[in-house]
Order: sequence, then structure tokens, then C-alpha cells
Amino acid sequence: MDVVPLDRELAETYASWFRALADPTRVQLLAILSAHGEPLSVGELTARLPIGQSTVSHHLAALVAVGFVHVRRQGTSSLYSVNPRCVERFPSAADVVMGRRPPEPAQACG
Amino acid sequence: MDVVPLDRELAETYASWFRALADPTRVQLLAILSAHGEPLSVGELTARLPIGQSTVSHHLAALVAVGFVHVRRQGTSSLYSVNPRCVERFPSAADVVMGRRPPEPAQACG
DNA sequence: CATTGTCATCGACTATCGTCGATACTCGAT
DNA sequence: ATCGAGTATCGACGATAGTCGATGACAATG
Repeated sequence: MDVVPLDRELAETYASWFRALADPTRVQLLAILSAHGEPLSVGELTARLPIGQSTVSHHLAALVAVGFVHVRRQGTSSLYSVNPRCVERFPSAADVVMGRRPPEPAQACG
Repeated sequence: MDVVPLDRELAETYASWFRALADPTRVQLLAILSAHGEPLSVGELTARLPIGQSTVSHHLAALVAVGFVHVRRQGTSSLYSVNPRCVERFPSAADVVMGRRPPEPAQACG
């Protein structure tokens, strides 16, 4: 804690969380899902953004990879929704980096 | 607000803030500066990280560009310290993306 | 003025990212 | 079994980012 308050491993975990929101499209995707509440399909999300379907699917996969978003297949479509637990853990990670909260061992959110 | 709760411009601003912390080295740099309180020079920061001096300087410039960090030249050395105003505004931006706070016109932090 | 110490910048290289079009895959319906 | 709708994946491209070593800029010191 004297030399480096955050060890490399925890710093990489936090960086991966921030990296998930380092693109304006992913920021908008998460904002849309958060505001809408109920799950949305890839087609519905693509209709609200000026990018192609494959790109939307790509960004959604990135959000799923870090746990911010959860996906559930229903018939031929995939329904995406926010993962409340990961989303709540994210601002606290920001507080840790800013020195307003003690570092915790960054448990994954199931 | 019905189609996209965050317009593209605000999303890009928030994404640039998150992108500033999308690298583990920058996360550690900000954590070191936050924990230490008083300003630190480039050499002192380089001594605590396993990377070269030019790389540290490069990352510090990125943190200054988004306003998270402030730099003050004193003699032959540059002293870096956290910018409390920008650092406080960052978690609220996270809340906006997560839908827990209404979007605000993202004013820059002097 | 010359030297030393500190930092920023430059050039180069590699790796990763964002995007697209095309294609493959999955599932329900006919 | 076939078809169509909805997604995911692939391959490719340009753009950006992270890193390093070397060099340049600048201030303090002698």
C-alpha cells in the first residue's frame, strides 16, 4: 500500500471494466438497456443506433464479457439486459481508483 | 430520451473519460496519486512502476488531457496531482450511464 | 559557459480496436 | 425437409494505442 496502493492484477481488472465503456457505442448501448428496463433484442438495439447489426452484436459481446450485460436466448432472438450486480460494483471500483474506498479483491459477478 | 437516453456527443465525452482509465498503468498512476495526496514527480512515479520514464510521461499526459490530473512545473521537475473536481464528476458519469442519474450537459472541469 | 538532472517529444514497431460486408449458424414456421 | 428471420462469427481494413530507445528542451548548478 506504500509503494503502489493497487497491485497490477486488480488494476488490470478495473481497467478491463473501464475499457468496456471506452467506446461511445457501448456507452449508449448500456444507457439504452438501463433506461428501458426490460430486455431488448439485437434488432431493436440496432434500430436505435447508426451502425450495422454485426457491429452491435460485437459490442454487446464485449459488454457480456465483463459482466455488465446478461443475454438470454428466446426463440430466434437474443434478449440483452443489464446485470444489476456488475453495474453496482462498477462505481465502487471508480471510488477505489480515486482513493475514496479501500481496495477489495474484485470478485466476479455471476 | 425515448430512442436513445444519451445523445452521441455526451456518450463520446463519457467514453473519453472511461478510456482514460482503460489501461492498468493509468489506473495505478491515478491510484498512487490519490493515495499519496501530495504531488509526485515523473521520476518518483517511474520508480514505483515497472515501465520506462517516457511511457510514464505519456500516460500522465493522457490523464491530464481528460482533466483527471493536474501538472505544475517546479524547477526541473513536473509535479503531478489529482484534480478533485474531475475525479468527483467521474463516478456521477458512471451513474448516468447506468441509469441512476439524469443526464447532464457534461461541463468541463477547469 | 559547460555540465548534469529531469522531463517531453519523436520515430518505430507491435498489438489491439472499431467497423463493415459476407457468410455461417440457430430456431421456428410452413 | 425447406425456408426465412434473427444473430453470431469470420476476414479484412484503417485507425488507434502501448511500449521502447533515442533525442531534444529546459532549468539548476558549478
